[in-house]
Amino acid sequence: MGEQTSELSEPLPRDFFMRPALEVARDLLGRVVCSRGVSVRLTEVEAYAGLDDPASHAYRGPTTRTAVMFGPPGHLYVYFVYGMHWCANLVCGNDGQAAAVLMRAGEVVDGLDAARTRRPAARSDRELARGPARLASALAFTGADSGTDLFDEKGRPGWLRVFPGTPVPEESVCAGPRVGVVGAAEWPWRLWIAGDPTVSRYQRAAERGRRGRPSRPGC
DNA sequence: AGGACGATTAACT
DNA sequence: GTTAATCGTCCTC
Repeated sequence: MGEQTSELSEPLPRDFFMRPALEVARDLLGRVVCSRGVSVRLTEVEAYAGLDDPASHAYRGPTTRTAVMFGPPGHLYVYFVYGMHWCANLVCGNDGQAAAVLMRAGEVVDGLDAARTRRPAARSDRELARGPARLASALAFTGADSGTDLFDEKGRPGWLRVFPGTPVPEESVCAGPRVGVVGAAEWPWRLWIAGDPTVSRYQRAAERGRRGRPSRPGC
């Protein structure tokens, strides 16, 4: 279940991203992102609606940083945070809507050696892409990659690709509040795969503070 | 021109 | 569980 499996199929087309952020986020779980020799199976994502979403970087209109979000879907939006980390989104929705999905965590399914080199602090392989900045680091994303189009002018995939991977059944999808955001954090737009060991912590902390029992095992 | 803060992580108690 | 690290972005003088 590595690059071989991934590359037996075609990357997801641009149309895949031309839908509402939450829908794309749900459908991105279990997909495999390939960048610079490392493949990551997404296990946790977070949807941002764009202009209408108080938690989105795009909420207050376009800026130099967020310009790519306001462009067409199927592009990479990378931002710098806390003075030291990069995090990466996939732009989706309609052109000008500024919707995006933050890739929060995943399992490295190919290119382990490269990922380990890029993430020397990881104590185990499951920590290689466990968290948005860790995932971006494992895939070697930096600000220079922001604006990257997943497809060329003829619609052919480029160096950054998203493969179908393995579908995640509905009963394995968990949803909860978004992490680290101030506005509209109550929107349950963070989605993850139930019980997956590569899902970031914070999720666990949020669930701990939650009332009642989990609606699904592993959530 | 200046300051507050962030879609986090790693290291430590 | 707590906290330092660290600087681009954005908002306010």
